[in-house]
Amino acid sequence: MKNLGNDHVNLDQKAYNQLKTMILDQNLKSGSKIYQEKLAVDLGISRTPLVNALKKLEQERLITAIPRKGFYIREFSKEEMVNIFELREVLEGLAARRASLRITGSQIKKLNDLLTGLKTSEAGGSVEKYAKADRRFHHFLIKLGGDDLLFDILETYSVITFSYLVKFRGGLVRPPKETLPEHTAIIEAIINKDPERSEQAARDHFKRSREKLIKDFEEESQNGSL
Amino acid sequence: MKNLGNDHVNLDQKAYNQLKTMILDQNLKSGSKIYQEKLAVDLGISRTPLVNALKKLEQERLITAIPRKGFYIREFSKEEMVNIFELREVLEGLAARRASLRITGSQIKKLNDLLTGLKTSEAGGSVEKYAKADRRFHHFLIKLGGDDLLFDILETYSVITFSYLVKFRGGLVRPPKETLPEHTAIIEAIINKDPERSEQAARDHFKRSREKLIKDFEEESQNGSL
DNA sequence: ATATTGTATTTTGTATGCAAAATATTATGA
DNA sequence: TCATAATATTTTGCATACAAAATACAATAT
Repeated sequence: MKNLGNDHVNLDQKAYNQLKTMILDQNLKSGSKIYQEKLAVDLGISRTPLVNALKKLEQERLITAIPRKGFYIREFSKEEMVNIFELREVLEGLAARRASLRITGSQIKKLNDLLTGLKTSEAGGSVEKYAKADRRFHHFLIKLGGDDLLFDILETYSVITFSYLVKFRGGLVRPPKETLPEHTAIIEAIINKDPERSEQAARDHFKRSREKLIKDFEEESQNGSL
Repeated sequence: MKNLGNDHVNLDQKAYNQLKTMILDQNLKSGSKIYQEKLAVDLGISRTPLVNALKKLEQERLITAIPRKGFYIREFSKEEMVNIFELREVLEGLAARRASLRITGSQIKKLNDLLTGLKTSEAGGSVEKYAKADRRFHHFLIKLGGDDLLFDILETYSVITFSYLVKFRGGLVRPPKETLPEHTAIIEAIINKDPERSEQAARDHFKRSREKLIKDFEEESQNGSL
């Protein structure tokens, strides 16, 4: 008989989920210190599961721990953000390659639906809607191409990326008009079950975004618009 | 003034280190359950830091946690091992690319020394020595090309790979005679500061090992030599 | 003997207690 | 007034206590 009882959600997990959204939504400000006792009371739990969640988030780099001093909300520097894009570049390249090798009929349909979503929101002119469609597409892609390990790594850093983009750039690095053809290229290559082209298309997409990001950062620091 | 006092090593860390070596050295057998109270006593600590270490190892996939049941030493399946090789393939490709772009004179010297190490141990005919030189080379490569994030991910899965190879294959996937030219190619490309070629060489190296691994697994399951 | 129910034991998840370290506050002297 | 020392408060790191869940064991019925 199947064991349905394995979905026990413990306080660690709840604390982790809450903290993570608080951080990504900026309800906990970057750089600020965590006062364990207070936060634990606020969350209605004890320090034990709170600290467990903090340690987990530390491993994801959303939090810094300084021994004997405490936990601090971390903020990603521009360099780190660029590095995360570089990481996603090769990993989503791999995911796209793998996706092209194992995609099924119903998944092709889903992929086409996602493409339609991107196209209509681009045509509709809503950056926010496009950003969401973008997110759904990448999420599906990594689900499609990733084993557990690859998916988890990519999901962690995708979420961080999206949160960062929403915070500082209205959700996107580049305008839909520019990225839509790239998304189309990735999807077409995967549907055609062409691994080389799928990987290359995904990498190109990220590479262009990364280069735009670097360019913008350089301009920012030049005209001091920081 | 610089704060030198931040090197406080807490029990979490010590427990983590000990457990990790115990797992990788098979002192804790795959599949076996962790009896927290007993293990804590054995390590001379309480359950609190032990559980912290276990949770950290769970995030690295060396341990499985089943809610309300406990922690179990995990073992990597063949498929997972192949997936890890695939991950390292793209990530060390990236590390090699990055290394080629930022390598300095003294690092070139060190890289040449590592190559000499590989050559002499290949000539000497000791697989074990070659495996160690191989390990040192890859470690230096990811140190060279990785930012903190990339380094950490690669280091985690490199260590797992090496432990697996030592356990099941005497330390290597393929004989030194076969891999030495590949190592040489990677090093030469990096020294020549050629990013494309560096990445490609590193990827080829891993791809060949991965394919050998798959082939061996298939043969194993065919003639039942498992 | 085998299955089923009930009882005892172990183990986990979480809160709490407490010493040591870090931080804030006050007092003292230049 | 400002720096330094002394003291009080807060916070961390870790151990421990304890209820609830899981497991092992025993008793009873089939």
